[in-house]
Amino acid sequence: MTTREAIILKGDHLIRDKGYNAFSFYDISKSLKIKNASIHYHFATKADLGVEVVNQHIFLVEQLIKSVEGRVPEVKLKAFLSIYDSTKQEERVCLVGSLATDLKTVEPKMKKQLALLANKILVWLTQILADGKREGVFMFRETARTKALMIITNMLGALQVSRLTGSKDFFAIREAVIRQLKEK
Amino acid sequence: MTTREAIILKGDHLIRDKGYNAFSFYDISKSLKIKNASIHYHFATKADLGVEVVNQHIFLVEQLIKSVEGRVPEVKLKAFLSIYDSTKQEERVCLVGSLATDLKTVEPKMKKQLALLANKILVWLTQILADGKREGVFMFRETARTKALMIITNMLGALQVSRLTGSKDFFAIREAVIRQLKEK
DNA sequence: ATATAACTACCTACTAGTTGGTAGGCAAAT
DNA sequence: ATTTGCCTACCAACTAGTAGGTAGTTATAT
Repeated sequence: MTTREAIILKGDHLIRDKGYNAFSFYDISKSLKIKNASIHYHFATKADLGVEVVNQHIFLVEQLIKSVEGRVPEVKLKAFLSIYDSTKQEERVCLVGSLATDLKTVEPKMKKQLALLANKILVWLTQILADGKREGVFMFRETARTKALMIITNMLGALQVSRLTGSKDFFAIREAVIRQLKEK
Repeated sequence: MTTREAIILKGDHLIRDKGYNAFSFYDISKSLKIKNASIHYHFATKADLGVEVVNQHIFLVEQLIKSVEGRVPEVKLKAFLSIYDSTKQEERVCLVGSLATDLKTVEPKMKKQLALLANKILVWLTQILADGKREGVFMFRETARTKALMIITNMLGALQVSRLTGSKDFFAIREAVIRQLKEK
């Protein structure tokens, strides 16, 4: 892994651990054992790093989407949920949730990329649900987009709330999301 | 309103606007036209102010619970949802959501009070749902607690995600939450 | 082959501004 | 006489960001 990639990874972890405004270049420099100025060599400003962190997530989501292309909706749903599963394992929150709170303090470019990420996930899940309903494997009464929004907010919120109420609540929500789709 | 109350209110607004780590005593002093040191007279540390902001929310939720005591579950549900409606109107996010992201940077006492607030809301909504189901006005297959978690994460997440995807998504989620309870 | 120019990836050392927090004073109310 | 509620004036620590240097790599010209 290049230093540049390591900085992005660390930035990502810090944002989803502590929040964008709580981490500093010092945190990264300390952890990667390089100097503050070296981070500025790779990323002129903190906002530039922030944008690249979001772009990295966009890339990973696109990769995940491709990796399950052509598979049945159930497999795609599992892939979608795996994003939140791994985040829960790390005891972090999702990027969209973390940055949505700090949204009024981040640069326009970062906000724009974040909206792009959020929309990409929403459009993907909407399509999965619509296909699943057509094929008779998923059942729901709302529009596919609204149902997608509800599942996304369930998972995003589950990561946040379960930090306070306990991990088992995350899994209770996760299981209920799947069950609801199969037996309505 | 006393200066102390004004500081708490401003702190609350700033936390739910920008996040805990993005606001400073300077923001408050500027806005209330008092000096930094005057805020420290009322609250020894930033964490002390944070705790009081959370306590204020606990107080308001307790007041809201009392105000609909003895009413039918539908009225109580409306009261619950009104918390998020007014937050949406202010274009802010809810306190639990905002502080859950910053959780690893806040003092233990603040975390403790926040967990208390989250639990109070969860227990209240769980009871509303259980009562509503028993009386035949609400329908759902999950346990009352899981259903409550799902609705809370829907509303908390709706406030955050709709900052990126558009306000109409907040209302789509809100309406779907109500509809789901009435027709399953 | 070799000198040179340009680039990469870091470094030391610094700055201006902001942060939460403190010491001590002072006027008005109790 | 003491407490309340604010003030001025300060501070140490931390913030993102800059200036300028250096050792090693790569590309180009002679």
